[in-house]
Amino acid sequence: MRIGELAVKAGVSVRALRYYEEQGLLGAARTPSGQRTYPDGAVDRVVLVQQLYAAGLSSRRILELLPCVYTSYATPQTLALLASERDRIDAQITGLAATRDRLDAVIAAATASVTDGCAPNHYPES
Amino acid sequence: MRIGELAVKAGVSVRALRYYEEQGLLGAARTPSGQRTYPDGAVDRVVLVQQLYAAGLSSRRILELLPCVYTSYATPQTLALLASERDRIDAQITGLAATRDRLDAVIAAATASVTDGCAPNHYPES
DNA sequence: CTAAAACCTGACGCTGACGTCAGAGGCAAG
DNA sequence: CTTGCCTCTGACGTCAGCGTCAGGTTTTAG
Repeated sequence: MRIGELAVKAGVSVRALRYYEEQGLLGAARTPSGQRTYPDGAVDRVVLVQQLYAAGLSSRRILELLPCVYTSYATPQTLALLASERDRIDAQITGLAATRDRLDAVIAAATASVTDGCAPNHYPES
Repeated sequence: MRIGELAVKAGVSVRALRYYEEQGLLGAARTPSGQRTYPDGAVDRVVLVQQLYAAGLSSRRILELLPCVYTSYATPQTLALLASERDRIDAQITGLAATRDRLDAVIAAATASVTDGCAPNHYPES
């Protein structure tokens, strides 16, 4: 598979894939002419990288954790890193849930004020 | 309250507070000599802003939503914005939970491989 | 064979939420 | 009065994850 196809299948840009390689996150074989070639498994790997990025991990951290995700083997240090990232994500979830609940309360209050007409509705009805 | 005290109480930097003012998120009265003065309520406001930043909202979006958080009144457009941000946060929570679960699985597998000695433990015991 | 599409390597641009430095003015304490 | 801390206004620096453009090669479709 070449880079364009991988980009489509993984839902990222070609530029992103080259960036991942630059960061050591995604290896690529090369054809004699220098074009990158990826195995099918690369799709899952890219998706995983995206998932970790979305969770707020940096390239460097992902680079440290990726091997042990695939080998299920980690040094105590890496294990500690894993646990710390897990806890961070957990805390982030808790915070986000609180924010969501707060927004829900605001939405409920604002909706009520609209339906009850207890606020001046000078906004356009169109 | 002056800016330094507010910064400490809200747990942010002085620079951040000036930035919030620049973005229109935080008003400030001025002493005749030009120093910013904040009421006690500013602490909560700053904390709220921080919470929204942490949820991935931009300054612009926060600026649009802050008034209706305090007035509990919103135009339909603003209400739609609120709902869309809420849903985005909800989706983010779902994704983060999946990532956390994946990390949990990795941690479990790696811990097992260590305790079972089923992997070469050539890492330093110190 | 040829034109279009895909790929290559640099390398600069972008964005947002601040950090940081410079130079100058205020403010309570001794 | 002056010492030392707080504050002020610019204004440039940072960092990460790419976007984008330039100029050239490779692969593919017809």
